[in-house]
Amino acid sequence: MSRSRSRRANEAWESLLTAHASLMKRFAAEPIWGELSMREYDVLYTLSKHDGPLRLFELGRAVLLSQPALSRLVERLADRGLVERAADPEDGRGVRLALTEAGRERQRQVGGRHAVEVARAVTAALTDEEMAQLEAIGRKLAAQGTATPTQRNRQEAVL
Amino acid sequence: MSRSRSRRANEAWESLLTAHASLMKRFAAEPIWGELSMREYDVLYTLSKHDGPLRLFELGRAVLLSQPALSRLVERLADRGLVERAADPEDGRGVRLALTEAGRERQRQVGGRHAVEVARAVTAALTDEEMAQLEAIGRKLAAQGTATPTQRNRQEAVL
DNA sequence: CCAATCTTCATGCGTTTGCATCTACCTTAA
DNA sequence: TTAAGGTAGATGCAAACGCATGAAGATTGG
Repeated sequence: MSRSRSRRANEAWESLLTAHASLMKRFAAEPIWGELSMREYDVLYTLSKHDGPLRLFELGRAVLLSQPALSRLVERLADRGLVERAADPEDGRGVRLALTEAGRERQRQVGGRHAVEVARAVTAALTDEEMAQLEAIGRKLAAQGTATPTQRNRQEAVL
Repeated sequence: MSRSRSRRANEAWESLLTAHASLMKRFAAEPIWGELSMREYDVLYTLSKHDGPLRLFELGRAVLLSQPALSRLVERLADRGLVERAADPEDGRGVRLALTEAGRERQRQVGGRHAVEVARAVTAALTDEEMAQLEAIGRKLAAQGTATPTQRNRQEAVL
């Protein structure tokens, strides 16, 4: 692989990281979160995106948190009546997670306010074309992140 | 502001978040970090980017961590001999942070290995053009994140 | 059919984090 | 000059986190 292509890749990644940290700090500072931490909101949001119940390990793929930490975060949300945990009838090990009505309500409230701030920040910085580019790029990067080291190594062995 | 433009902005942001979480998980799983956590590495890397010493609050802008948490993280790195803390002669409140030789060495080692993984993942997912787009977009978003709510409100009041 | 292995989630425990607060220093203005 | 307010960083403490491990159900190979 070309040396400069690798360098460009690292510069692009660093740029993404900087943007992420910068905007996350700004969003965290907004007085819209109520009693929720951003991580808790992230979980409520992820659950709200799916209609059916989600398994804990499926949730774990979307959230940047260790399995035990996520397990306890969900436990706290369940204690607060925002998430419902039920045994999975198809897998005795599994837990099916779903928002309660209160949880859905809360996600809508906070999510609405948060979406306004996201739109404010992003539309102020980017053109429509850039937003479309970012969405496409993010999708490709996320797909790449899913590739396991095993898959990668197998592929490399072939090359 | 147009309804769909706001929606596109939120979709683009969510795409960035998903890519970030996905790749961070992948990078965290790599066996290249030695005794460093990714956050500790992030601090070493940020210090390595600047030749002169950095103030703690300047470091804080780049790192997604509260001021007390960063203060203690730096304290731990100093205890381990990777970072040097010195009083700022120009500001009695301040601390000037710099890598020690050991810290610089460590950053180089881990950073070299990490850069390989970043290049592997990003070049596999994106074209050269997309990498350039991502870098430009990230730069613009980061600049936007720096804008304070006060500045924004003042600006909005004018509009 | 069943032993071995894997997967999913929970729990014990030491470490790290965030919030609130404190101290020390700097800046501003009267 | 000095009092009032602002800023940089450290510290007490409870909450949350990650790692290692455990328990229980699923899966696989002989």
